[in-house]
Amino acid sequence: MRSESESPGQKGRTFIEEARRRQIIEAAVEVIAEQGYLKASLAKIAERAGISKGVISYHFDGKDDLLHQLVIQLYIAGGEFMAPRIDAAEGAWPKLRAYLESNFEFIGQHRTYLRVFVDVIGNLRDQDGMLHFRDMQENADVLDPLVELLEEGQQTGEFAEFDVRMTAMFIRDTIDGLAGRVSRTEDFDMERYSRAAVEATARMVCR
Amino acid sequence: MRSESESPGQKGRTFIEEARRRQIIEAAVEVIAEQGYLKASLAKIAERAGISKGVISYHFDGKDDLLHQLVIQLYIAGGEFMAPRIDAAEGAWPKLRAYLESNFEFIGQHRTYLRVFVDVIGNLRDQDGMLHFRDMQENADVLDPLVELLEEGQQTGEFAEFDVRMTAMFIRDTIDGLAGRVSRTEDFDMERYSRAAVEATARMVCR
Amino acid sequence: MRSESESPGQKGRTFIEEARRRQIIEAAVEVIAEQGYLKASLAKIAERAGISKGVISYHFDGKDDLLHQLVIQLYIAGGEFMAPRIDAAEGAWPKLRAYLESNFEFIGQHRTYLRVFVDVIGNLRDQDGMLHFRDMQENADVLDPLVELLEEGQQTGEFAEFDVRMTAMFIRDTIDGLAGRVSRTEDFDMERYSRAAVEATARMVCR
Amino acid sequence: MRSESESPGQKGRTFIEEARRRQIIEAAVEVIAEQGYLKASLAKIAERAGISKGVISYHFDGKDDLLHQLVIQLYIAGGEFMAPRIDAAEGAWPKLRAYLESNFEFIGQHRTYLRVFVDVIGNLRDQDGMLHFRDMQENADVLDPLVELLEEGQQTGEFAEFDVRMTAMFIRDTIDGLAGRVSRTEDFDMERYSRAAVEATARMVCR
DNA sequence: TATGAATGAGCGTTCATTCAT
DNA sequence: TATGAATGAACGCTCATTCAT
Repeated sequence: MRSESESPGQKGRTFIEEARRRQIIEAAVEVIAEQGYLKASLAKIAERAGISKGVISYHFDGKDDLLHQLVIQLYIAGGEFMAPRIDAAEGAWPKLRAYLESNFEFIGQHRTYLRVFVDVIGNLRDQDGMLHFRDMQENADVLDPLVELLEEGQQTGEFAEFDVRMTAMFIRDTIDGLAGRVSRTEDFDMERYSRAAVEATARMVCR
Repeated sequence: MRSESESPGQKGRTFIEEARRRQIIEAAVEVIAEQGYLKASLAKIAERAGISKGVISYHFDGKDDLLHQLVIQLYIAGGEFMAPRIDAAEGAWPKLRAYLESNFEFIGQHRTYLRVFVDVIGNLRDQDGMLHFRDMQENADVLDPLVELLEEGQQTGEFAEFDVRMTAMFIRDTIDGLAGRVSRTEDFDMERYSRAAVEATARMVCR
Repeated sequence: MRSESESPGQKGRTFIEEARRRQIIEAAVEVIAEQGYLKASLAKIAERAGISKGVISYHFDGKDDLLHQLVIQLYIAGGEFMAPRIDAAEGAWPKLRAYLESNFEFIGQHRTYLRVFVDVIGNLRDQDGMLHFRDMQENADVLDPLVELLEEGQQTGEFAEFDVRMTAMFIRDTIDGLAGRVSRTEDFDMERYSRAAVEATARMVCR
Repeated sequence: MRSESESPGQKGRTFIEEARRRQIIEAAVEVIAEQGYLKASLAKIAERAGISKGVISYHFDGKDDLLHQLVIQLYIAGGEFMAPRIDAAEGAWPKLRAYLESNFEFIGQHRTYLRVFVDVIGNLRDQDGMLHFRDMQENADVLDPLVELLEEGQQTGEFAEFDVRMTAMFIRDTIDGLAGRVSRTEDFDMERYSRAAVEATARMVCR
């Protein structure tokens, strides 16, 4: 039943087991949100979930695996939330705008989750001390869709000439910046940030 | 020998003590850079510095104090590097450009240090679980100079109309984004990022 | 499993846990008896009990809790030993005599435990540096029953006139004195002390 | 300059050195009075005395030696205070009364010192875990003068028949009891205790 | 004599993990 | 499946002691 030795997805898992896993991840999110990555011990997570410590070991291949799943879960959820909204838009700028706005909206709807997300991906490391999700933030999955969007806009003439890869990064920085601010500031004014970010991005990329 | 109970500056410390403190902070930087905040124990730091664990306790008021000093040291160094470069520029846009470029240059010169900086300010918490440097990222010290610069540019007509506070945040996000990328990617092309960031900012703020 | 957060008594504890707790307390008694409060580390106690250090933390809420339980356990055992003997006597002097003799007998039966008891209540302090059991030695629980006994004897005319509260203290001093002597002298002649103490007290309080 | 390797008394010590030793002992008394034996580190004692830690090591053969001297100093001071008062009295009961009252008076004048005394003799142990001053409390020095006094009174017919050695212990218990109460209770009414103790002793020993 | 610096052992505690039941 | 119990290593920290200056 170890998640890392299974094929991806939910194959081989009963409905009950999936429920347990989600329950444990939820508890982990709550504990990390309140106490931070460092102080989030399995004991506290188990207590929050109302189960014994051993259950976590049973369902996950250790603490790292649990946190790995936690990150992946939110990552997938984010993708599933944004994809249809972006697809629904037509034209490069409307799509980019949808990308930004749906991202912001998702962050707003998962503030607590985001705070935990930021905390975990900044700390979860393998045995060599390398960040587990170092690649995820830099590589294709995150940046490429944005790069394609920008290139598309340049080809259609909607967008000005600029270094697309770098500009994709700036846009990501603005989104990650919001995630960070939201995790640090309880009552951060997301609406205002979102509106201004869309305008700033428009000035930055549109002709 | 407690750093927190001392008056600011280096008063009351001997030369040799200052050297030891720097040596210990350097060792801490190296260990955190390689293994991350979580795994950076005093034992490892002491071993790296070639001293015994007790020496750290002797020179610092505990682990938190050591990390606090580490952050402050880089923070001050950054300010001292950038201030004259910004002051030397005349006009809102040249000043903003100097702000960006000196910031980027400083980050480039302290890549390892920066990686550690990001790690520590994201993890160092006080007894209530609050991030020690949460304010530092959000408050006046960091954002206000930028806000003033933008307002100045709007008054002189150099800059377009936009939400200055939010725009200041976007600019910070780009800088913090670089810090993050530099900490994650060994051979990140800073030159290209820097050049593109200056151009993007220009499009974003200038008329 | 934290003893301080549990309701009084043994509710919520399994039989096996109670056995472990008793075993650990016994080991603590032995170590403190031999090496004294100061040198009695959890490591030594665990070694004596033949378990690992962590087990103590698992069953007690820290070292202070363990020692607290140790004291309370003997305190309660003493009360349970003496109470029926005192109740069985009729008349103020017979009751006082039973108080003394049952106290002496209990001390004699728990010489080692008493040595430890004296050591712990003289050293165990809370975070403010105040002795945990300072009150226990001075307050109602210990002195009041004795005061009542003496007042009763004065009302029935069995006892002479004297300062009852102070006299209660002198009687306690004699008992505590025995506890101290027993802890210091391996082969102290308790019988002789007990007999002489009863006689001396009779001369002191009876008409 | 190590005290244990020197002959007793002050031979071989300069006036300045004696002053330093007294100063250090005073500082130790203050620290132990406030924080208790356990938390009284040499660092705190040195800080209180306004000197560096090393000085203590220079003047005393380690912490144990310092505390040893501390106890002896008060012990001698007590003897010097009481002896002339007892000698001045004539007759067994007046002498015993002077013994009690001068003892009480001395305790009253050195409440803080006494608290420390009780703390130290209860904790200071040699390497085998034996109390350093175990004998002092039980042997000739403390008990014999009292025994002689009681025997004298019995021979002159002033005192009744009783077990003198045990009775000497009861009297010591009352004195030690006061020392303990004074150390535990800030505003303990010594006058009342003293008066009642003299009366109670009279009833206990006089015909 | 006195000091600041350093040591190294030991402290109480936390925690991910294992395992018999 | 789930649990309570136990482990053992690592943690930050304290402290008596040593020593070159």
